Amino acid sequence: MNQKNGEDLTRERILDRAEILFAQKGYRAVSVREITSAAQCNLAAVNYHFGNKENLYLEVFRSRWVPRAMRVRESFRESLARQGSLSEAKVVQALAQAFVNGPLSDDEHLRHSQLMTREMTQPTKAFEHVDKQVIQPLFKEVSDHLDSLLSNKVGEEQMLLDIFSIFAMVLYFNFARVAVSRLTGRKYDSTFRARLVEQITQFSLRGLGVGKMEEQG
Amino acid sequence: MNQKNGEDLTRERILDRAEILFAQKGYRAVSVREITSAAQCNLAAVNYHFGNKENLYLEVFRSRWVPRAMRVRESFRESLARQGSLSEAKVVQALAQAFVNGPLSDDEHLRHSQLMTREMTQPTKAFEHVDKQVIQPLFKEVSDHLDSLLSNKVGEEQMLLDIFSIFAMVLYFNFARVAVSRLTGRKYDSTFRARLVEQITQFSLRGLGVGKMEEQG
DNA sequence: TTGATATTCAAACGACCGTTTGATACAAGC
DNA sequence: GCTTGTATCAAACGGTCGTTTGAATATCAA
Repeated sequence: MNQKNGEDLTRERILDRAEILFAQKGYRAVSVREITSAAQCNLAAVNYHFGNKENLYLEVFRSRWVPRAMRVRESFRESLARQGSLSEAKVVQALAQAFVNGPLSDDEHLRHSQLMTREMTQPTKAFEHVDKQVIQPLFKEVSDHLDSLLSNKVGEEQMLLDIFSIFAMVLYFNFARVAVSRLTGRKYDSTFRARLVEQITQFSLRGLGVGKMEEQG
Repeated sequence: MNQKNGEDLTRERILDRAEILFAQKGYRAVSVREITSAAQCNLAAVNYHFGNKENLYLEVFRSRWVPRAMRVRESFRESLARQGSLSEAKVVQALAQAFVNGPLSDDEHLRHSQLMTREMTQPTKAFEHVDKQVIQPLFKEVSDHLDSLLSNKVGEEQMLLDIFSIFAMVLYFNFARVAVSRLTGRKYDSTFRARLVEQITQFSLRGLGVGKMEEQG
């Protein structure tokens, strides 16, 4: 069915280029011709390998976006596991770290948050994957950790809104890059991202009603 | 130039319908035929009154969106003026109130947020209006207020990041409507929006390191 | 080699798009 | 009356879109 050794190269090239273009311009603004031209293959290849354009878009999320989100989540888990006993501070810090200064390269990070932002603000069918396979499990994981740690217990809705508030900052500092850079005069290098991790962590911890966290590497 | 008495009715109807459709579906997903059909006028009317489709989109922002944003900002100002002496709590509360549960009707609020979200995530030429006439003046106004209240406590960069963090929540709970509704199971009615105002206010104030605000109407 | 299958390709299809055109209707000034 | 400028209209134009087609090519088992 595929090339004799290994993967279907054309299919993979299409997925790679399609993800980049969809992230940059959005679904409707990218034409099939643009994708196949960038992937250096024939126009009909998209319909041959994926049926139609919409299915290619969904496949980008299935085979590219979701696995990358898993890497981020795994980084969050490892960061937690590296700590011995957990605290609210460590959970929030690990979360901000994984999502702002995590395992993704700059390009990956940008693409990843662009695609996520599009789906969160203008959901398509792909949002169901994002929701079921990434958002809901992650929210549950974070909420379970915080639940067992927070001294003053809060209701389920309050917990959800608190986690949303943390993610609000995580997402905002990604998508408002330009404005943030312009007003602070700082580039989005790894030093500044570390600074943002600290901002999100400290602001969120106080927001959650937890005292300032102890210093750590 | 116009009808003898009053406004050009066709032009106004086109602007009304175009705004609704652009907000719902985005610029590219709305056809001129769809707009003129909804506005019950001839297909050529858009080009006659606005030159072309892009200019109609810009005119929607000039003559509909920006004025409405001014109403929101005015609501923020009046809310501040109603208070005697300012505090961080009053500024943040007034901000969240105006932008999440402000002077706009449900429909208006939805349309307004949708158009803003689209421009912030995928800026077009219209973003220049949004940025220069709304975002920058508002940011300056808020930061001027908070500046005098916080500047003796924290440095300039810290204060900028704090203000960004507040804006992050205000924008996020407007942007991610669908995701928030889906995960909390709550509709964005005025009850839930009041709940969100409270969440943003309390979380932000604690985040700023300011004590819980005193209750007020 | 032969036959079956998987993949690539140039070309075309039909649908929809934004825009233009030229005719027509209508009002106001002379 | 006629002229002038504004507004509306049906129809068409040229272009791009996603998709399909059928032939050509590549791959591999028998």
